[in-house]
Amino acid sequence: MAKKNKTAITPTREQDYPGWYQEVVKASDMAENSPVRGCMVIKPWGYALWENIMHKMDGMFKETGVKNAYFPLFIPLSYLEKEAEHVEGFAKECAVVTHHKLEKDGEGGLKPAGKLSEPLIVRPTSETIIGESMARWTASYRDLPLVLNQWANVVRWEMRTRMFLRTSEFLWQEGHTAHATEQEAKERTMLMLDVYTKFVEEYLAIPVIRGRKTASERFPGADDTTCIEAMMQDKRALQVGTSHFLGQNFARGSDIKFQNEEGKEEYAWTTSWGTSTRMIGGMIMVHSDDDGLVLPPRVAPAHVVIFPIFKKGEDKRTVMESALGLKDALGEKQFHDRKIQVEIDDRDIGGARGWDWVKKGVPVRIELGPRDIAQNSVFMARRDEASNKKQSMNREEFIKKITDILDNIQDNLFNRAVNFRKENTFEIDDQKEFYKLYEKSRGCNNGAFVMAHWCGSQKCEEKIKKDLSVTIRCIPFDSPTEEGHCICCDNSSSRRVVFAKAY
RNA sequence: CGGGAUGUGGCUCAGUCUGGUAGAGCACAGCGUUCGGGACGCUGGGGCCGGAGGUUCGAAUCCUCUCAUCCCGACCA
Repeated sequence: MAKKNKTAITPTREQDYPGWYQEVVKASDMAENSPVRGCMVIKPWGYALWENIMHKMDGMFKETGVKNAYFPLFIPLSYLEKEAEHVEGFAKECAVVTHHKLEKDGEGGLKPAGKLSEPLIVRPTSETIIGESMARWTASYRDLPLVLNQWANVVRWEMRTRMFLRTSEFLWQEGHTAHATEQEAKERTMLMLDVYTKFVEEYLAIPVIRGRKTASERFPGADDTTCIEAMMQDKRALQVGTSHFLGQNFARGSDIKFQNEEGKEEYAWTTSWGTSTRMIGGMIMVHSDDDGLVLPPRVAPAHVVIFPIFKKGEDKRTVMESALGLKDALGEKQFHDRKIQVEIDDRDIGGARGWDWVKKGVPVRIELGPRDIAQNSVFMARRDEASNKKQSMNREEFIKKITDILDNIQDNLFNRAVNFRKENTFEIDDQKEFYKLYEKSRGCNNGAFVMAHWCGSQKCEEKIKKDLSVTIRCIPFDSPTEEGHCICCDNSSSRRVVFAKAY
């Protein structure tokens, strides 16, 4: 039979970007929707990816002196009230636990019973409960800094959810630190943003813009929120990670005090920083194509998949032996932090087998049949190239070059993303042009990143958001000082900021 | 919380208007032929039609209530 579709994924990105995204997640076997509204089941292929992310990031954190700990899932309601802006930001999306048991309702079902004297909320983030511990642990400047992190799940009762990008429950890491000086806390905020930048660019192959959030986009309760922002293939922005300088706001709320060297009591300076499974959503939207997921080799759950090919029964043993031998030889090789990971798929399902792994995004696919074995070669396809482009390679040469090939794929994905962003980032100074660009955007085309001048007033920011659903993603650290006029009100401005539609 | 829609096998849906033995495609299992770009044939397993009540000799189909989900809006680090 002729192939039914030109692409493995329908709809394509061009036809229906959100639909494409959902299909890629499903077709790659990473995750699926669960019976619980807004929550997802992360399947082994998706979770292995998360494990790789966790493992690498955790190591990078620890190199900077971070210690892991674990704090409760439940937070007393009164804790949330300790920081005024914090309440404001999270109250609308909290799951609340009000009872501690169930009893028979007399109609064959169960009903909640045992009302709690104080309701508990399921953590939407842990500043307040960790602050409570920090307050008890901190008596002297000698107890500082506290540099903690936890890998956990959090719940934010979202109205509208999309797998990995926004779910009611999600997995993340949240770092929380307390310092004796403002300077040190600010340095930690930037240090962690550096770690995030390095991880996201080098491992997920996603180029990011580093910058500062405007007051209205700041974390509730923070003095300063820094972030890394990336462009998706529909030209919308996704915040991939954030790091907050919390000043003394939470220290006051949670009473984190210490005696300084002069014996005087002071409030500590705190930070918090986080990345979540949302990064996976970003990785999908940056690299994947109309044939499905494309995994950057440095985080891929498997680097290579081997398809043994045999027609007759007697071929099977030789081919399988050869495939296992190849797997072992590759498995000896070191690719950065890990050994090369190889899957062998010997399912007898014809051509569908190859497409399965294209959709799963494995960087390198190898077809290995009697012909290749006779010539001591392998037939290789790369996921970053057209799916029908395959090349025969000498087997030993392939083994020797596999790490180079994987590095090359990794670089290629990153460079491609950099170029895409470059092609879709514009400096605009004319308001009409700015409006025209975003007004005509729809579907896969959500405009662009626009570097434009902004006077700094919240009014202008709000007007643009209201008119165009376009927000200031960040004030980039590296944007040079230059004279210009606000894209909205024409008042003078000294630097450009990044405008985009956001996820 | 407003507006609109939909609940039938694992998935996508037909059947409902006009009540009469629960269907198709895909997926799954077995056998055979295939196999280096999404194979084909035959056979087979699987559903008290979201739930409760009502009308009727008879309800997936008509009526009432209820639950759930999806879309649009509002909301959203």
